[in-house]
Amino acid sequence: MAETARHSEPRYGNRPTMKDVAARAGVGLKTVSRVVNGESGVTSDTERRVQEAIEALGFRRNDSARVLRKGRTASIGLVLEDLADPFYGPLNRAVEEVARAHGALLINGSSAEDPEREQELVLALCARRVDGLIVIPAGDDHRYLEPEIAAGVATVFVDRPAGKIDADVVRSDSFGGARDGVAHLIANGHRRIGFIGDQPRIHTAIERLRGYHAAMEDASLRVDESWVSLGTTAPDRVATAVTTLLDAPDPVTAIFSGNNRVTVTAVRTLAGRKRPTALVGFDDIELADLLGITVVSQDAAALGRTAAESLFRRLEGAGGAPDQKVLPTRLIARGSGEIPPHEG
Amino acid sequence: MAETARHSEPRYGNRPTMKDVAARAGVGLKTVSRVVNGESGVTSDTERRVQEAIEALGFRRNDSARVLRKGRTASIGLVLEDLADPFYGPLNRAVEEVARAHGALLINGSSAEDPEREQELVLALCARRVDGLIVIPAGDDHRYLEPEIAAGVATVFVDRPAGKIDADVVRSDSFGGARDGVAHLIANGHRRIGFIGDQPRIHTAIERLRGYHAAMEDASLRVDESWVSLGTTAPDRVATAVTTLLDAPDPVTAIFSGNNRVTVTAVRTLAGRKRPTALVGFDDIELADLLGITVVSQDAAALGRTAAESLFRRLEGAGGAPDQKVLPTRLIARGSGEIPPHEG
DNA sequence: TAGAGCCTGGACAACGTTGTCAGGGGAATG
DNA sequence: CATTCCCCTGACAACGTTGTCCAGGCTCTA
Repeated sequence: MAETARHSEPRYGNRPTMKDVAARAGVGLKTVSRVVNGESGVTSDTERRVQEAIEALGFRRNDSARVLRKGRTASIGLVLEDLADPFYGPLNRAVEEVARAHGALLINGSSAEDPEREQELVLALCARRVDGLIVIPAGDDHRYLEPEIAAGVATVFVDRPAGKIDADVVRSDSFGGARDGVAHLIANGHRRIGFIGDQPRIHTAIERLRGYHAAMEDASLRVDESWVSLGTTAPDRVATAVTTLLDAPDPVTAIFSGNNRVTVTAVRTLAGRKRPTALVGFDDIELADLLGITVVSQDAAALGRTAAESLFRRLEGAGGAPDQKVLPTRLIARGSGEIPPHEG
Repeated sequence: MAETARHSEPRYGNRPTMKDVAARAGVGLKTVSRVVNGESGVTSDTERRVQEAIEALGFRRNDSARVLRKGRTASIGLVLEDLADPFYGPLNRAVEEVARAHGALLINGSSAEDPEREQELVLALCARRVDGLIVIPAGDDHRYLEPEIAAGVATVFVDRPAGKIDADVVRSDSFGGARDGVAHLIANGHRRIGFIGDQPRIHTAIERLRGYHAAMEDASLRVDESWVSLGTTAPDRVATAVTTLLDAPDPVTAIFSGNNRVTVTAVRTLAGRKRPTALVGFDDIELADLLGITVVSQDAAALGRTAAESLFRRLEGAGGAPDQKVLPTRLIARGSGEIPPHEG
């Protein structure tokens, strides 16, 4: 009593340790460890005694201590932009399944698109000594990760490449997808097409904008700079952007939206207007089939799965230069993208 | 060299430790600890030297060791049914925000509605010595948690109560919500109403079914047992159930669906039929406003927030008997629930 | 029956950190 | 100038586990 009274905190509510189990079973400490870890070299009789003691005491191995000793935590970190965004649900789940298959737990958190918060979260995960990291970058400078990567933390970036460091990336073909989507509108007769996308700080936003410009250029179409609205994801701003595009003196006849959140608001806004306007959105949305929304779909689950598999390959020792995997997108025509242009 | 060669694994890729920092800064180990933890009692000159050494070596505190010593991990576990289910996104996010406000990390995983997998996951989290657990139960027997709870792992169940143990619960008013939803259909003239819900093993499914029966009884309406379909969430089964209900000789004129996944499939199936059929669903769905789907909405984010706050209150020492919080639901009329009955 | 070899079990150190405590040096005071 | 006190610093043990190594007992063989 006196010897533990020195410590101020109660410590895990006084859980039994291997020492306690050993005492109760009348065996040595290491024998308990062997039983718990299923190692060989324990008589079945001894094993039974140990098991009984474990049962009786409600012992559960302390993985913190184990981790400290072994140097591997069997956990990986996932930093995404917003856990509540439906786009990341399947991605999250896919990563989890791969982690589970490798016996690892998943620690995750949202950066809320804030580079500072991303760094804070990533470093907290590194302090926990996660074996690996999957990061959907919010910031554009990841040099703060250099010491971590050097120290052996496997890192894979998803959706967007890392900033200012060379690392594995798994992403969708934003450029090609946007180009295809806009080309689809052009094929349906549109000549004046608006683009509403995310902040240009974000790599995917730039790529999609590039795709937009490429498609327009391929068709020798002029782009009026007033047609492009960037940094626009908040619902009110998207609504304003849509209205502005359509109420201009020489309005666009179609809109390409740069991500799922923009699409949702755009659909709502368009629904409130008299005349139907063509729309193609990047990212699929649940129930988009019923609403007839034409989208450029990216496979979020495949992104997560691919990234997690790359990560574990690295953890298993795969070397080689950082590689970049680009997954294809798929245009799904459902009606909104096939609406013909109306005369202004 | 010879003394470390005994160990087989490279150990965190040889990261610097406080000892290394101390040696480089020419100070004692404990002084480094003090600086890292921002404790008082260090000259600013000494602190600067230590900071420089930390910077130069790329030192990052090993939280595993810290956890072992301190007995608190500053992490909580969240076990939900499916990370990919859009219903859990906002819940997940809300829990994360509360955890973040308390300086804790979130470890999470999916039970996939499998009780065994739930237990496996929960116990893995306990082995990590998470400070607390938030569990959306898949199983109906949680006695396996008794030693953990006794050992001080704060536990809050969400969405459904724990099985065979007494613990804190935060859930929506499934009974009342379903009753209101069905009553709404009755108020719109329906007399024959179908119910499609989840497995009766799941508490919310039973409650919602009870609500359905209560509303029917309140209106003195007979319920034909063929109108009730349970254990039906897989898309093909839901589609079959809907079709069966509507193609019966004496068909129902309205359907109440027991959760978001059922609703989605039901909407799809109904969309493929000639005649519109009234529908009210439990759980809101993104874009349901545009589709005009009347729902009984529960606030997933509030569930998560409330649960996490209860958890941290317990962690901060709040005692008292386990309590049950029931959050209200809200009927949102959008059209599908106001379709009048058609004559069979 | 004695020796060799194998199998089981336990003592011990180490993982990297933090709590405790004691010592040393400087400033303030008589 | 001596003494007291306080502040800063560092040595040390402990957290609970696992890797290493050694001892003792057993079996098997010559």
